[in-house]
Amino acid sequence: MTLCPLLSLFHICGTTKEIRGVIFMQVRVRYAPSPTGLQHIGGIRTALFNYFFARSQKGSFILRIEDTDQERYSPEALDDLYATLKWLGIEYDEGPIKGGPFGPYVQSERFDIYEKYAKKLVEDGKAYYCYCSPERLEKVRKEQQEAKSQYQGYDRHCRNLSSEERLAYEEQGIRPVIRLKVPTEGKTSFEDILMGRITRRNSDVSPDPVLLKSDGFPTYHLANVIDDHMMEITHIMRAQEWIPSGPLHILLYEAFGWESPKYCHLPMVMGKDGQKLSKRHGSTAVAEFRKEGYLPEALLNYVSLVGWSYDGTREFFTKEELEELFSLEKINKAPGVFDYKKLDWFNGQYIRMKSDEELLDLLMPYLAETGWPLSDRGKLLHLTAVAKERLKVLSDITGLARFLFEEPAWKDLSIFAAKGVELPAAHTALERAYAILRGGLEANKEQSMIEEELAQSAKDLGVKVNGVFQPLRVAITGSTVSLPLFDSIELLGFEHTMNRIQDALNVLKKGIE
RNA sequence: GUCUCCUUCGUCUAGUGGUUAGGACAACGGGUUUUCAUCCCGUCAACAGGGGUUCGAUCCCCCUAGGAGAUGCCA
Repeated sequence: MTLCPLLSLFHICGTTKEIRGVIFMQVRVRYAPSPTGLQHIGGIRTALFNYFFARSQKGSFILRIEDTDQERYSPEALDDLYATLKWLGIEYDEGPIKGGPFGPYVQSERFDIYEKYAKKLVEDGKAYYCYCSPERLEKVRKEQQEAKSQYQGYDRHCRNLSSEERLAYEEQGIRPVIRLKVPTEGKTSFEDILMGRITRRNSDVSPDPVLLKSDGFPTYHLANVIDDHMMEITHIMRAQEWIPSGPLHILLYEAFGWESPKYCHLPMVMGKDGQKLSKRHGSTAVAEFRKEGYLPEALLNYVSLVGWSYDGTREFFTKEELEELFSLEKINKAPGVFDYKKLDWFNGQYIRMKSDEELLDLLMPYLAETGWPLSDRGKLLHLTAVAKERLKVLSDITGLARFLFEEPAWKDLSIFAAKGVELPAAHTALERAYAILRGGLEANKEQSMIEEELAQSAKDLGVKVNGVFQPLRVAITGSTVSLPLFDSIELLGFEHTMNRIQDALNVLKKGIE
């Protein structure tokens, strides 16, 4: 553990630590993703809450890989997980690669453990072998649905097999699964830190769920219970979609004779339509946000505010502040909608907090991607300074800087003309502006002087100020929306600017004829 | 279908048995500005509904409605 130097002052033993003779429970929480896809907003929010809770309690944050689904496993997902945690700055105290006293932290490396425990449950009469084929299961499910049966789920076909029947199946070479013998009577409940007491009739608990699959891998239910127990996890913080299996897990802890951790089911993260956040709502993978140019501090800050608040007023928090201020009591019960616009706003705020130097470094990868020549750092810093307050995401920089590296196309000539100005008048205005600009810049006049002259020319031509500035802007940047005009000129360079206006003049003239 | 959970502005949320129900984003309007953006100012906007309890309920209780989730050899 990295915290050792400090904590070794106190005796750490298992889940307690002693401070001046008093034993405290050492908080141990975990984030246990399944490497089947890219890390998404919902998952990372769970990771964050666990991490912040651990830090705020001076406890441990454990990472565990739940790779028990052989079908859906993907190594890229695992790479993405590590990259994402690193990008966000979430460090775990125990986990894969790093190790720890309760390893291994990858479930596929704990294979034997699950089988051992599952078999023990069978021996104790708390679980049983099931030989039903997936086809039969599917058929049963279909029939239940069609009959609109009140009872949905496994029909407990193999629950009370005689030893002869079992033998017969074994002889057919069927590899059985192990199912939990869920009691049909009584009820099971557990205490949730947020929800309070949650109770379910045993008859409503998933009927005899699979614990050990036929390939020998455990299901989530089994693996999660065994590992949380063995790793001495004290609090399970996971999304509310797990609430229905809470009683089932309790039943498992009871079957093993173990004490269950405390539960805290986190509100879910929804899309605009109130459904579970998914791809159709927009980007959901952290990797996508990263690629688009969201800053880790902005994403972390915003995501922390979905389902949690500090005092309802303050909303800017650094990671370090959240590590201290986070508290379970302020978590909301109701699901929260992920607001992309608010994230954009946060990101813009964080971008503006950066120094020009810092920001340019962040911008470089996006600029480099375009293949533009980027040797002049001084110029790029100038660009950064004027672009800064116009960026929502880092990738916006390419649009803003395009005029520097690519000649405008001026496909739509009408944009040369400001509102209420005819195209020929715009041409005249541009000609005049060209002369003023050239004269002014060659004579090294103050910018404000040149501006004044341009404004005066507008008056002379009987148009509004913009009647002159707009064609100029379009000529230089190719767009009615651009960085400030004189910064654009400076960035582009005098000669280049003059040439470009000339080109624009020619194009415009041709267009009018 | 069954079970479980949830319900304050469009969104994230604060809040209390007596408040003009607060903040932020968004939207809209205005100001600054050569455009856009930034920044500043302002406007709109909520206690799901119905019963109780109470002198008084957004807050406590019950019901209804709506929403979500679960119901897999996925997690």
